[in-house]
Amino acid sequence: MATIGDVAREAGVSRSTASYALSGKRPISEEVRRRVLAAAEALAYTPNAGARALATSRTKVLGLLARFYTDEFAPAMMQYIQGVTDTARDLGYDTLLVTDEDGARALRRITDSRMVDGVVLMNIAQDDPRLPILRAAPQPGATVGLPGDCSGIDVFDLDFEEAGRAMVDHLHRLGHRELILISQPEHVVERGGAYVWRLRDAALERARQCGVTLHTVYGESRQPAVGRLLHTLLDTYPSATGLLINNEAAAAALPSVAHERGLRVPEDLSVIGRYSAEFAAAFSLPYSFVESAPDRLGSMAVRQLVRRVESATARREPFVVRFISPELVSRGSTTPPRDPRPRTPAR
Amino acid sequence: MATIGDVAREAGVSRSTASYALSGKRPISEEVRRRVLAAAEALAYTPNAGARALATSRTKVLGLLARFYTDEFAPAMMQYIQGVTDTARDLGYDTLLVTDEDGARALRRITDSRMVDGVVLMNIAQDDPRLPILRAAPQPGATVGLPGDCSGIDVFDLDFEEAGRAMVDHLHRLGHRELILISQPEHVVERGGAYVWRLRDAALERARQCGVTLHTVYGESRQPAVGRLLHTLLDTYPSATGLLINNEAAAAALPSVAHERGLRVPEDLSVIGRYSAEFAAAFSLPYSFVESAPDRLGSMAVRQLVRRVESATARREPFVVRFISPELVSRGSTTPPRDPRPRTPAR
DNA sequence: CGTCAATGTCGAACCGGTTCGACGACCAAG
DNA sequence: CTTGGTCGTCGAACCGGTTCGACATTGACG
Repeated sequence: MATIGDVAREAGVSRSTASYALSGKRPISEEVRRRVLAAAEALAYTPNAGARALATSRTKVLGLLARFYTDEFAPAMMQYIQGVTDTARDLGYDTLLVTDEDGARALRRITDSRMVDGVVLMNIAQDDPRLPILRAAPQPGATVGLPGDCSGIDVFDLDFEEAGRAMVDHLHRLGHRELILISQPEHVVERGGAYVWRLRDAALERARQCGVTLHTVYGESRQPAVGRLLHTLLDTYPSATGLLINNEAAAAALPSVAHERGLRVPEDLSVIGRYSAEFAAAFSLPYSFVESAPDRLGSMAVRQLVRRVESATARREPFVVRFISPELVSRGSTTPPRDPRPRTPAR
Repeated sequence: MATIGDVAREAGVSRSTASYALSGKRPISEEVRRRVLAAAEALAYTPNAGARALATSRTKVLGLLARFYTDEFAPAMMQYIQGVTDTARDLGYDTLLVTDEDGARALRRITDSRMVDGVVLMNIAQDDPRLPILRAAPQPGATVGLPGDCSGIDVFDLDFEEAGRAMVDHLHRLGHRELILISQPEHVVERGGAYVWRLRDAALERARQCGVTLHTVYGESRQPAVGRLLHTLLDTYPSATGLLINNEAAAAALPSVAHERGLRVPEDLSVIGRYSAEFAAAFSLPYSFVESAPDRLGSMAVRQLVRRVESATARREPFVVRFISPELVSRGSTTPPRDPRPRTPAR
């Protein structure tokens, strides 16, 4: 494999001149530049990543810490990952995917050894053990997901509170007065998945404000449990006219459950989900939904990270906590309830 | 950040002694070893990955080239990836996930720059443009998936031919004489996804041998197209008594299609799928299936790769093409056909 | 007691880049 | 004809590890 020394010799110049000719960091005569480029081309020269990393303290690699939990739907995860890898590549970075069970130790390993220039954390927990390590690390970090303590990192997430309110508002405006919210499984919450209760609590609060009854329940993540749960819910709250779904597996299971019950959407039940357009397409979900934009979030996190990596001034900017506003995509799965109760003014 | 020089000074020894004390590659007195380890501990010393890579020509990183095609089901992909990352970590390696559209160029980049010690290729095409590059690369490579030309690499795949035969045999033995096989979408084939026709052609051949009629058709990868297709198929071949599914999306869609038609499995239709147990669990698919073992395949590829990376003798061993035998997992979705035609001896 | 081998440590070189400071050549201005 | 600045190039040092060869010390053995 050709080194820069080989290129220099081939071009008849010194190693430093070859380096400058290739990087353009100092003026080099047209003639010499040509010779160096030709030599590099001829020898198929590619700089050694380790050597360059050693010399520049830059690896052009970003770490991506993610876990594939079976109770958080896999296809959704893929989209976050793709958002990160695609954007990283656009900006000239490769992605080190780390899925260790012990995320804190893995994070320490890749940051201490200087394998990466920055780190994106996913599957953020309310009290995430990786965050203290990330704050102490010399590399900048960003998260997709909102932790309890956002200091020292850039945070990107869907505005789940607003999503919860938007769902309730939408159905309230149509005249619904009794709704059901099905969330992620309880152990997602136990693991610290704050987005579950952020959406739920905001929805409850808004429901209270507008005099809407909102039944909330933890869901399941798998068939057939989640299908059974849907049946049970619909049996338990027969007067509920709207269903809010913050649980991909439940959304995916609903069509067949509705079919089994002879339940028409939206005539008998209005439905709003919270998932991505890509997910909706894969499962052909015919429901209006709040877009969760996983690819956009991953992309935003990487862009900010790279800004901080590449610019000393950007590195000193205050940390951001950025929420993307939930966009309600209408697919016609909501309508005024069949037998609307008289509109009572809120409160 | 502490370097090995800092550790050496703290321990009052030379850099080389510190290095040997930490690596154990030369005998070091107990006393000195203790001092060095204590110093390393006190300074939270972690070797710089770039420097180590430069000195040893080893990065302890494996490349994983994968693409997330929307027409090959995402959850299945995740399992391959997890098989790779988990096994790599067990063996002391990190994983560089590369999802570039131009896989050949990406592969050249990571191998030429010596970012990785070895490479696992996924989404293998019959005539895969990445393979010539991999063969020319100084690092060993393995694939999950069978390319047309296996020279110079280690290949791991499910025995799709045997899977096709096993499916046909199983139903033939039960007395079925007319079957339908639904494959992946046609553009998976156009992209060079050989596993599609490997399973199909072997199934056709075996069906011919035992006098079974086998209707084959390319599937769709998404709802609702795939659901419509299933309806059409069942309408078109009303006398078919068995359904073979080599298409995750079709398998996932079948329960609701069956429900819509009032079709009972296995009483009215025997069904065998080809997917992973994990996939079956996520979608609660009640069908017997041929296990595709994505995690095992990823794991095997990595193990072989690491063997070659770490041992000069292993590197000289002949390349392997290893198929894992399809295991038929029974879930009771097959039974003799309702109105069995008289058993005609094969041929 | 002298020789030899084993043991433990050190200095120096090397891996392959980048970058700083110096220097010669050239040209314009004083 | 100097002086000064710019341009283009080079040598050397450095990044942070690993590893080779040399050397001093020690103990065993003839």
